[in-house]
Amino acid sequence: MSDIDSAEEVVLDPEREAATKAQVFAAAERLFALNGFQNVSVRDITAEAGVNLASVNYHFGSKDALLYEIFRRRTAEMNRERARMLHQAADRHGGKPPVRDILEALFAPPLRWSNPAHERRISVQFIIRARSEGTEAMKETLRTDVSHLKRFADALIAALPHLPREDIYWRLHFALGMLHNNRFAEFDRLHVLSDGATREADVDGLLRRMIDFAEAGFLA
Amino acid sequence: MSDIDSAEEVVLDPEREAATKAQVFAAAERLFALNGFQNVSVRDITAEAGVNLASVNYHFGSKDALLYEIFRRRTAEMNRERARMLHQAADRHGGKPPVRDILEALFAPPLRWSNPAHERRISVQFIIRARSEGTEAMKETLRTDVSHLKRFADALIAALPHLPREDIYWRLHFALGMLHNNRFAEFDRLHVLSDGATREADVDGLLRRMIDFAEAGFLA
DNA sequence: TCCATTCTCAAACAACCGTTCGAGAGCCCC
DNA sequence: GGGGCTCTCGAACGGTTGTTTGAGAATGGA
Repeated sequence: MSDIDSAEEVVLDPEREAATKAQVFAAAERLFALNGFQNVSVRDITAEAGVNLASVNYHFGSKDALLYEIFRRRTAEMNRERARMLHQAADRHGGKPPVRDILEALFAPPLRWSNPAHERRISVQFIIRARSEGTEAMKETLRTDVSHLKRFADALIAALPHLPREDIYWRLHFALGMLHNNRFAEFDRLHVLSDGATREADVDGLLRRMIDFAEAGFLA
Repeated sequence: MSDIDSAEEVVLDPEREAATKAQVFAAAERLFALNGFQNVSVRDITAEAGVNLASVNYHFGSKDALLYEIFRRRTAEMNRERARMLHQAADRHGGKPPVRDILEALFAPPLRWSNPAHERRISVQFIIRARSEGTEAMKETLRTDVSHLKRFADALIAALPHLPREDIYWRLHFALGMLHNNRFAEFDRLHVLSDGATREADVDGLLRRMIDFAEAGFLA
């Protein structure tokens, strides 16, 4: 093939085979995060990615399998980052971090990644959507794969030895509720409610507010 | 038409005209609450209600209009009950109820209605779903119609005069997050996490736990 | 009794969905 | 240079979706 032809139309380079799959993955994550799972068709994804319609089924098997692969990869990354911060907090405090540091390890990764300037902003939106709109397979995973949450529950039990375990689990549930409710629509409501007095959410300020509230709840 | 024929097949009584609309409404609410908004077709609804397929469009205009009417009626009922409890709390405390009573007025109606024995259990599930899976029209309503929340914000401002209003709004946002996260799937996760040690949720115990946690957060 | 209104019903419509198929292009290795 | 493998592409398939249509039954008032 001559140079002239290759200049007119993109030819397949060695990376292209993997490139198509990666482009489908990225386009799907972006569209799902923005418009919801049910409102995005396979045709939307392939059009956005600039690839053929059959690519989704060829590379991922099915639309649901593609959704699940995005979900699994992104939640794994999030859990890894949380575990890393919890581990660092344990190192700082001789293996027994206080409630405040545990909550920071739980809240900070999703909040920091939600920053408009952060590249993983889309991934956080995707994960949030998966919690409510996800396939039954996703919800089943969220329901039964709690090993990563167990680390946080154990750390809280060590930090609050006087508190019954049942209380710890419930309060962890409440803290996660505070976090998962942070959608964009809810921020708008807050803005309307305060007649515009509430600033646009800077994530570090929000993180501090959430930790303050949840810490008091755990120490009650 | 003879008596024999009318015994074989149900004839139209005077109430029947309204009955069809009510049956569609009830069947739609039940199916949407159980299976999600996108996973229920008009055919599912009319089959469950035992009416003709065209009934939905005839009585409600469209599927989305039916959804929105259920949403509007149920949220209005919920808001009314919350306002009633807040009003009662104000009467008990000379017009200035403490944080604890305000939180109870906010949490108790949806929690009590979630009780398996309560007839409005389905309605609560529907409302919860509307918050995440709802039409854009529903979310717009949730976003802009905050008049009912303003009553609670004002009561909290009166109860916590030393706290900046911006903090009040944020902490109200957190408290609502705790509440809205109470889905059935999340309860399952809690159960798995605690190795079955956590009892089945009795709503009064859960209500007390939530108020304890949120009250401490507000008083922090 | 007759007309107008309201409602039900079976059938069809057009659009969109996820998935599959067969042909063919490009590539590597023998 | 030829066979095998991977991947892309346009086209089509079967199914489901929300909505519309036109005819007919039942009802209430004149």
